[in-house]
Amino acid sequence: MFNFSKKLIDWYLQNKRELPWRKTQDPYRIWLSEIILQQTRVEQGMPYYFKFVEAYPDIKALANAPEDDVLKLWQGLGYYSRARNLHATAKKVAFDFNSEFPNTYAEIKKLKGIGDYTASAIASICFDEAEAVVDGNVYRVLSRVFGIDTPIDSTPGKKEFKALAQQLIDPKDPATFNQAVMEFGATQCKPKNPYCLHCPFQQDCAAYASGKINELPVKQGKTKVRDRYFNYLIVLGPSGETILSQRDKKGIWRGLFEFPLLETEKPLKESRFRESLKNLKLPGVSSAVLVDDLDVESLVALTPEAIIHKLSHQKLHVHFWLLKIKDVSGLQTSSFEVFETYAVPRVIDRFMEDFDYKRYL
DNA sequence: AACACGGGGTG
DNA sequence: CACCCAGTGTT
Repeated sequence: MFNFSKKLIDWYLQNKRELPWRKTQDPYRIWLSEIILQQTRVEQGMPYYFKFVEAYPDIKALANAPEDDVLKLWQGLGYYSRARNLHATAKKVAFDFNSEFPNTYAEIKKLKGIGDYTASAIASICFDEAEAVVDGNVYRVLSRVFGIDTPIDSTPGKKEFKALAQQLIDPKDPATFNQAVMEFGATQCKPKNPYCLHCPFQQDCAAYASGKINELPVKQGKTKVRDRYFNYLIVLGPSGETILSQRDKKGIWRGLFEFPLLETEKPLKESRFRESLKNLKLPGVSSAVLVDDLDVESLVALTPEAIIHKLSHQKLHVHFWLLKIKDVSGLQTSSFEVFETYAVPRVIDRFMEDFDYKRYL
């Protein structure tokens, strides 16, 4: 058997990118970077890493921030439970552990938002613990080089790849080994058009030998996408007041803010919109208020064509409506200026970029 | 074991 | 359009 670890680390030392979190072993910064990079490309996550380090230089600063501020800084990055768990774990470490980040794989993995991958990354990079990381890159590299076609999203597959990585890891330098596999997968052994022609493993690679580079890794999962129809109602009072709500319970965008939402099973014809509003409840000061009870001045369709917003497993058809009313008494309103300081879904943020409520006053 | 959870890049 | 990205938590 060829020396996988040595070849890999040699390649890494020659080809690695300079990344901001590669200059430190500070657990706070490594942890922060790893959470940001979950299911997120380096280029997409980088600006957020800089924003967070600047706003919250240490874990105490993060722990003492209001959750809404953390969400606002996370806005646009997606998978918002990462931000909520990040904040919860910062409080845990700051207040329960006296700001001392746990220093073993087992203890790190107990923290919210940290699974096998992230615990391994932090333990190896910060504390030199020989725990192998297995992320999408590792699956791809190992499945190809060793010709493994066990589905990576199956339980046996996860066990098999973790065991193999654990067997391959260099116990003398686990941090470099782990980062090397991932870097190799990200920039050399890419999903499409990998650079096989000048690959250090060309002579060793099972998939290259059998012409199965494009068949590996094997994934069985099939994510089905469902259609949803969102109608956002921008209620506008005489002085520029509007109504907001914060998403809670389960589902997408938990914790983010939005306008009152009417969701329907099927696309809603514009001609039928007014009557379908009858049962929509708006947050009132004492109790909920029905749209039907308001003194409506006008109703404007702001988006004749639905805005299509795609998530990994949902396709949203989004319309925005403007409902001008003459009297906001009894309603819970806030200003658009305040709204700007809250975290909102990307689709709303994008809409607000070229929507000026003052035009409608 | 299967599914939910965002948003953006790539071919 | 399908697939993927320095995955985790819930059911």
